[in-house]
Amino acid sequence: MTSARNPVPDPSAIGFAAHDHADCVETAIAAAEARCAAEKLRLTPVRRRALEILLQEHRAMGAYAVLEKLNESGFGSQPPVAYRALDFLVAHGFAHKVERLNAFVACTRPGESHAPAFMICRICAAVAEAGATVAPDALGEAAEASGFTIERTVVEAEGICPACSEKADA
Amino acid sequence: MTSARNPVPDPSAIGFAAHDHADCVETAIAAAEARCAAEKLRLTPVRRRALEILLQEHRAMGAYAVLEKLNESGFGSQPPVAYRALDFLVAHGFAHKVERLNAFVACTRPGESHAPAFMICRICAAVAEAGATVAPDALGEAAEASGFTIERTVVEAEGICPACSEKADA
DNA sequence: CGGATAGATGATATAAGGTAACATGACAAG
DNA sequence: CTTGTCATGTTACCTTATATCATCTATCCG
Ligand SMILES: [Zn+2]
Ligand SMILES: [Zn+2]
Ligand SMILES: [Zn+2]
Ligand SMILES: [Zn+2]
Repeated sequence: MTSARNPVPDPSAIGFAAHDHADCVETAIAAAEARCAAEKLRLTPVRRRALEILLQEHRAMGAYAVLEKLNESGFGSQPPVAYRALDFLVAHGFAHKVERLNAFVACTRPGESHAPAFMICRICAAVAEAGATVAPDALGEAAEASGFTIERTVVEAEGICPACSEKADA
Repeated sequence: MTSARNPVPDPSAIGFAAHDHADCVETAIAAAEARCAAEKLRLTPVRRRALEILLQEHRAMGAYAVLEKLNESGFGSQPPVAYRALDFLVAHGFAHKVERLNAFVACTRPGESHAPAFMICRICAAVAEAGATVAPDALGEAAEASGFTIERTVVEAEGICPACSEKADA
């Protein structure tokens, strides 16, 4: 992946604002463990580590970037290792796939059932998950009118994040 | 194909309904030619053929599938041939990229400037472009609040199309 | 306990999607 | 006719994703 395609965003800028990162990782992992226990999901070592990686990096990561980190932690080095762990996380809402980037990001609202919406900076590739569920009503209506049953909706806005916006001004 | 109309989308424009396909291809090509002439865009043979291919197939096609067809028509056989033609079509609104499928589809509302929204059947991969522009208001508000400038929004709903829905019932 | 079953992991191989870079060709402006 | 611009073609390569088979590990049940 070239830097032009996948520039590395400022890790401290999630949701485009600073935050207590160590705390945010711990909290999310704990929440995931609790939910897996409650719902009899198996948060196995690879899966747990994959979630940790996404949380620690706090940005959208390609499956192969996650794979590399997993491998450094002693897990397999082949693509399916990463894809399977990521599939699990996505399937159960611990992470999301950002279709626009073919990348994955830890959910910032775990526990709340939601259709995620993202804001993606086209300069620095920072990704922020919108706070509220953002379901376009008009689409639901169009779907109903045509007999289409919506199961999942991808909403991804591309543009310029506050940080890059400021840099451009300077 | 269609022009401004009432809020209820025409089912035939939705894509999950029958329509006069030969006519739909011709009309769209003619419209594209007209617009390119008017805006001094160069609808070259490859680009024109690529648009024809997307229109004829009337479904989301991968770049390599388009490439194969282009090659059968006497154009180059290397990926950039297809990607460049598709980039042109997408850049000027004659086609859209469906991020969820890594595929391309001819626009069903050419001429109308719009942020496209798609409904994608997870069974048969049929893709319909929603009639109306579907801009999630809540996302715009979230963006404004955080200082993010939206330039483009991807909206893609995944689910079951009417045809597959009926088959499932049977 | 011992075997059956289901789910998870590992490794191999390959498919599918996408770009960078450079050479050639068409064409219009000067 | 030269120069600049844009389009096309090709080589080479990179990134993303899945199919498949083998192995392992928990869990359930008799
Ligand atoms: Zn989320
Ligand atoms: Zn940015
Ligand atoms: Zn369109
Ligand atoms: Zn279908």
